[in-house]
Amino acid sequence: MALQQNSAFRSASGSQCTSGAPIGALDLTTTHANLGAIMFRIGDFSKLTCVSIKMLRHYAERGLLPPASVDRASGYRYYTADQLPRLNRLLALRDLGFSLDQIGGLLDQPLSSAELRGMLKLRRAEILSQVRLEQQRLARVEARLYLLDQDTTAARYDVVVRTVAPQLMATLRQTVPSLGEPIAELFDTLEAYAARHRVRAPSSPLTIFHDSAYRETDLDVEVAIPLLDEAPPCPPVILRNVPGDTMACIVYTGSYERTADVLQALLVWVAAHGYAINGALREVYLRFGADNGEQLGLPSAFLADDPPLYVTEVQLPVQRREDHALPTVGAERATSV
Amino acid sequence: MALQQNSAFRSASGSQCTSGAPIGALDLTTTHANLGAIMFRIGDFSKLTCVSIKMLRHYAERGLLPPASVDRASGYRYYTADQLPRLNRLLALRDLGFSLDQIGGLLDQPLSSAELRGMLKLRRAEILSQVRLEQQRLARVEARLYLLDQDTTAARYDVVVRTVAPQLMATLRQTVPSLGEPIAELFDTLEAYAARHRVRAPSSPLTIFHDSAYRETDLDVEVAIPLLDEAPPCPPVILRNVPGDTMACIVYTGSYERTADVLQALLVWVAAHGYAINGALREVYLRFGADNGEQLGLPSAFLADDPPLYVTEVQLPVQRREDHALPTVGAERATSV
DNA sequence: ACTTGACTCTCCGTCTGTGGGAGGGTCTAT
DNA sequence: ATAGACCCTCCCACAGACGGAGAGTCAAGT
Repeated sequence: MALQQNSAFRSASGSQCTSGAPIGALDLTTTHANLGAIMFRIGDFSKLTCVSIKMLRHYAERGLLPPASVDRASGYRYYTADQLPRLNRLLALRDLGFSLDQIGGLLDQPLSSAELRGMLKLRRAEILSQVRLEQQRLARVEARLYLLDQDTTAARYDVVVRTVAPQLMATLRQTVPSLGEPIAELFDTLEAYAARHRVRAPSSPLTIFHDSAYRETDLDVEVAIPLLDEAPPCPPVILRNVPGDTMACIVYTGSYERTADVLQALLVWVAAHGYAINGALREVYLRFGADNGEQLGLPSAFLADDPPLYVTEVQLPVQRREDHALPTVGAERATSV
Repeated sequence: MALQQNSAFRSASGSQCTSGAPIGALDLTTTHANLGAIMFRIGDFSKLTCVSIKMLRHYAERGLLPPASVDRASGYRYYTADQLPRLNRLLALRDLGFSLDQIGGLLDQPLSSAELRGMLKLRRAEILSQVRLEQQRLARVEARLYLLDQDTTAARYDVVVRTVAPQLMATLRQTVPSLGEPIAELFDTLEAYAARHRVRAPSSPLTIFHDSAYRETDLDVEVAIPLLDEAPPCPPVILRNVPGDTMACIVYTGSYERTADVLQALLVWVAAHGYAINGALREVYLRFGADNGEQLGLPSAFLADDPPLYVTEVQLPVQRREDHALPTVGAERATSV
């Protein structure tokens, strides 16, 4: 049954794959003695379908599109035209974003439109949430570009939004004339208290600024150190569970003079990213000076000798604003707030 | 310099990672004799930053965040608080969707806002195009759901959109009273012509339906077979380069009675997916009956004995409609068209 | 029958970011 | 000394594509 092929059928095949069924030059001279019907070799089938040979083999391996026949001796895969509907179904499902495993399930079911409908609805939800995520990311990029264009100092800091866990703390709240020495004294009191009762947790002390607006004198501050356990109260020391919250955070290195700058950056960032302020500012001392730190048993990971080595994190509780407009996808340049 | 650690500093650490700087229970009892400053072990740093140990190691390996110090003997990584800004920058860039390689470039540059701006604009374009792709995919899912809900026959076929390459062909155009025998005769003429000149290309013959509306009698058809080369003209045979086009395709198995059904499905699909018809319908015979096929030297991959084994592809040239509304992302159920 | 050249086979690696697990050292408090 | 928490390195997995090496196959032409 071998065909006497006309020599003109030999091809000078171009390999651009914008071709569909009427391919210019398939090499169909293949005859295969073992088979009743003559079939496509993988290369021809690849050209016919615009699916790469690699992928056809991959789909065969996964059981998604087993060749109509495989030569036992040579391993050659042979395909027939009536595999095209199955392949097209595979491609259609792939275009909808299904994984190959899912496609496997859907291909082998008899049409079962109920199941397909379920999968499609699931798929729709997944795509939707992914689109939303990407749009939020797009909004962040836009915001960063905006801040960079404004040449604000904000662009020099990197803001991380984190959820901070609640923490039992010993605190002292007081209105102090200024930052600096008065606050250091409050911390000394707290550390002494915690050391006495051996309840100091090995993490950073912090200050909570209760003033709703920024000010440099007569500040309503609450200084706090984390505790491991309850301890006997000792007025004016307060024991309270400082609540956790979603915080926009900036970490900076150096002396505290930069705090105002950092706060400013944080405020600008928060505005540009569609957040609203949701609580009192905190200043966490990740590395700080404490003359008597070692006597008090503070882990020296938190201690530094010189102000330039201080490491401080400014945390601002935030909440997503509902009304923040996402940039329109169609807009060429959606400058966000 | 080793600290006498208070035993209360030993932790009963919870491992939930919603914690930020004021972590409940870091184990900071680590002392490290070789180092002037005491640092965080990787676990503590991980809890401090909410970045998994695996990732910290990964970033160290990639050179993105080398630990401040690595113990030569034990291999332990030690981090310091002043690495936090760098890590935060890394996290911020990661949140914008940059790859780790890109982040490596951006981290090591001194701020160079010009370059950052360029990268951000690139990133913006990438995200935008990805969002668009996902939205188109979403539209396809919606359309498929819609067709399924309508319980149209269209849902039983799988449509693939392909770009078909232009192809030199020999054709005969004629108004025939009906499909079937008259068309077969036209093909016989063409095949005989091509065989005579030995220019038959080994791919499928096809029919082009030039009527703009569907009809069953007096059809204006053009039958065509692909050629490898020019050949002497022989009226009424026409040699022409049949142009390529973007085609919506359905492949079906069985006799030609299903063609009308398939065409209907194609039309419905095209409408639901926001395409417009852009040319004449084609019917490609991927496997068909030809009594004299072998005498003519046709590759038998294209031949079948029985109509139920025929394989046919219906192709409809299409073009994206501009006015097709993408489903709104915000809408809970954006039923398309 | 042999050569030639196109075609195909299998096996392996690559990319990306994250995480799981095995098997074995390290550190600190008891 | 020992328990127990901690850390190390090395390997594997995911998903879906692609590239390449080295060897075998097929059909036409000599």
